[in-house]
Parts: sequence; C-alpha cells; structure tokens
Amino acid sequence: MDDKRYIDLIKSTNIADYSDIKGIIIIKPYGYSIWNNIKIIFDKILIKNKYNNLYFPLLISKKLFQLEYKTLNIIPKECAIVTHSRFKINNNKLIVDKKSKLNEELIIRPTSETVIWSTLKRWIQSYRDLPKLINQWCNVIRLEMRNKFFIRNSEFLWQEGHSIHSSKKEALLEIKKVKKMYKKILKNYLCIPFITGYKTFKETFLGAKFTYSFETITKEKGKSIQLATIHYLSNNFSKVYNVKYTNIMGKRVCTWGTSWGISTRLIGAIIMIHNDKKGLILPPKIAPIQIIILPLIDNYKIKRIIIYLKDILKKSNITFEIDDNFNITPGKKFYKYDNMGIPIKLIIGINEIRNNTVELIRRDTFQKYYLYINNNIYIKILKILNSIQKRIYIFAKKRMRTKTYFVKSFKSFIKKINRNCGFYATYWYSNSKNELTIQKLTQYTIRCIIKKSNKKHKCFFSNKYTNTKIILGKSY
RNA sequence: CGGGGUGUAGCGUAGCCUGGUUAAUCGCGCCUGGUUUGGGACCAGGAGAUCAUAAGUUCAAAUCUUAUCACCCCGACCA
Repeated sequence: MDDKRYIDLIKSTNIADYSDIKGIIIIKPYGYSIWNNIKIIFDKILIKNKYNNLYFPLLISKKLFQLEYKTLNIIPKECAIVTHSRFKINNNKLIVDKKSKLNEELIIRPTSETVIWSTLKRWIQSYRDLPKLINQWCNVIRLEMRNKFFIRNSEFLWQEGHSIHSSKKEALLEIKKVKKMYKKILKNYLCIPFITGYKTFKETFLGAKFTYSFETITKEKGKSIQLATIHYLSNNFSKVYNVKYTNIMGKRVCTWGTSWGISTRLIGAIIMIHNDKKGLILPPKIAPIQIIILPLIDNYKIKRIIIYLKDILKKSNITFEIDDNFNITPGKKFYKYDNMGIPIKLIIGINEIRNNTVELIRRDTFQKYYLYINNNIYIKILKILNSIQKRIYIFAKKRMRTKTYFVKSFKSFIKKINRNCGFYATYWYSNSKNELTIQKLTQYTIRCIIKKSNKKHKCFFSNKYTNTKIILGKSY
C-alpha cells in the first residue's frame, strides 16, 4: 500500500480526517469505535492484572522537568510549551498579550512519568502501599516534524501503564506480565504478528534502564512499525522524585518502576496489515460492525426475517447494522462495506425468501455460504467470524516470515535491501557510532535485539565477535 | 532548519507557459423529480468558488512580478 492509498483508505472509510493543524488528526466515529474496542478489551486485561485506571493532568510544570534533567539528564524534545494566558486585539488581529506571560512555563504532557512519580512520593510511605499498579487512558502531545495518519501524529491517544514496586525483582516480573498482556491483545485481538526484543542504548527511553519493544512490518512495503513499548525504569525516577518507602525492617529504601504503552498507532498498523485491493479487512474482534445486513428489496417478508435475525444477533453479542436504503444500488453498498472491512455481509433477496436462507459472504476470502434461517444460525456466524480472525492472523504472520531475511555481511545486506524491504536478522557488536552510520547509509535502524546466543558470531558490520542477534528494519 | 513541489467548490482537477466575452472546465459527492435495484444505475433539473493572502505591473490578472502564509514529498527529530 502506498501512502496515497493509505490516506485514501482512511478517508473513504471515515476512520479519520485532517484537522487544520499540521500533524493533528480528527478521529471519526468509525475510527474511534475501533480504538474504543481496543480500549474495552485492554481495560479488561488491565483489571484482571489488578491495574486501576486514574487520571493525571494534561499540564506539567517546568520545574519537574528541570529535576529530571538534573538527575537523569533528560532533555525533553518535541514538547508543546504553554507560555501565555491571554490575547489582545491589535489592528483587528488577535495577538498574544505579552503581559500575560506565565511565571513558569507549562508543558503539555509528552508522557506522564514526570507528573506521576512526583505525586507518588505522597502516596507511598510503607511497603504496605506497594505495589502501585496504575493506568491512564489519555492524549499526549509530541510535536513531530513529519507526520503520518496514526503512525506519527503530534497528538495521539494511548494507554500508559505505570507500576511501582518494592524490589527490582518484582519490577522485572511485572515486565514479564505486561509482555503477556500485550502479546494477548496484539495476537488474539488485533491479529498482528510481531517480533520482540530490547532497544539499543540509542533508542532506549530516556530515563529507562532498558526498553522492550514489539515490532511488526506492513503488508506490501515491509516497513517497520513499533506497536508497543515497555520501559524498565529501574530506580531512576525513584531517585529523581525521592519516592521511597519504609520496608518491613523499618529502613527507608527506594522503589522500582516500569512504564508501558500502546497508542492509536495500532489503528494505523491494523490498516496497513489487514487490507486488500477492495479495502480494509478488520479483525472481527475489534470491528465496529461485525455484520452488515443488506436487504435487496423492500418487502414485508424480508422485514420479518430481519426482525428475527436482529433478535438472534443481539442475544449472541454480535454487532451488526442494517442498510435498508433502497436508493443506493446493491453493488455500491457491497463495495462500500467491503472497503470498510466489515467481516461479514448478510444478503437477503427474493431467492433467500424462497429458500428460507440468507446469503453470507465473508470479507477475507469472499467465500459464499447459504444459511438456513433458524435459531441456530448464530452458531455458524460465530464460527465464520472466528475463522476470519484466525485466518488473517496466520496470513499476516506468514507474510512477516517471508519478509524476514538473514544476512551475514553488510555487503549482502545492502544487496538485499535494494530488492526487498523487510526485517533483517543479523549479528551485531554494539556500537552507537556504527548504528548511526548504518542508519545514514541505508535508512535502516536496529528495531530490537532479539536474543543473545551462547555461540559467538561475527558482527555483520564490524566483524568483531559477538553473541547479540538483532533485527534491522526500515521505519515509517 | 536544508533541498524540491503545490495552493482553483466538500473532495479531486482543467485553465497559468503565450493576460482579454473564461467571474472559471470536467469528474466524484450533495439537493429535487422520475425510472431502476443479485457486485460501483440512468435521465432531467439544481445548489455550491471573493481562483491561499497581500502588494505591484497593466486599459485588463486565476494567468506576469514580489512578499507572506499554509500544506505535501525527500533529509535531521520520533510512541
């Protein structure tokens, strides 16, 4: 899918639109509904894992950032900074009233570690207060130079989970738990295959000891998309904000933290991964509409069938919509709903009335089924929804595999990337300078370090011996 | 911030080089009426644009000149 097709698809399916500010988009009902489904699913997973939702403020004072700089050398980039509070009129034009300059600048959150950890100090006194497992669904702003619908917006919606623990061991265990949580939603619900691993030092979140990431590639282009990240904060933020607790021995000791997130970028990933010539193919479990019912003629018998079907679908928790606008021809409707990626079309016309059936067409294969209308019809429908869910995951996974290559030398790497974009596995002797050189030469970056083997191998770039295996990819 | 490009109706565009009954073409979409309706229907009619903004050249500017602004693509930044 080229960029134009991607943008066209988002616009024609009413998922999102541009706003009048560069890099900031409007998420329309159909798109928001996808996000909302992701949210509902992940919220359940969070609750199961004992997380509590809460909300921290949008604006953060500068003095907190100053603290982080002092201790961890974090320099915030790409922030929106609020400096004034008032306008005045000059020559019939609105201008910022310089007299209204704020004593201290406020920063719109690019992420919330700052405001959360500075608050935790007051919430955590004893080992009995730990662990603290919190999550918030919110928007953040990171002013980027270059933008792309959902993949890189200046404002995006996300979930940020934060956990604070009494020991290093417990914090690391929590990271394992979060990995499972993300694996579950990405694979079982969004049907997105992925690779996982640690970010290089250069790409690690500022203030984190390590960053663990989930990466995938797009259908045609084979470009990399980062789906989720988990940061192990160690006791770094505990040091900055002096978040300490009294342990069972009566000693005051530091806390250990993690933070992690998934964002509306996932919508972009879904679009880029699940599509064909006819448009989107949404995974049934997050599709805003799972079934579109299309009566072909305006007829009382059909109306009766629809009422009957409605009842059954509602009882089986299948989301559906009925399009009984007869001013639009069937062909046009078929194209429209195919484009929107609705998993199943149910068609009812004269033939169906005669045979007491409905015609079912699944979006992924366009296979047709004729189902008898009776109380058990939902069983077959659920089966097909499930089958679509599984099939699109398997297909995406196969595709990712065929787009994953192994290279031994930089020379063969260069040769191959000219032909195929994708994931490139190789051995790597850690060196930030070389990392940058590779990026400049090829536009490829190290997506993640996937494992450390026992055997030593030659680094594909420096020829030094190493046991580190990495995946390279071309990012959006 | 560097290099390139584009601004004409809700969207996509023609016209610009060579200024003149062109206050603007065509397609999609929208509205009204009718005939249609099993994979993007057709006919008839209709609404909708101070041609990005500002200044200049000229008898005359969408068209030429200058400035400004916005957006897009390619780099640096990046969940």
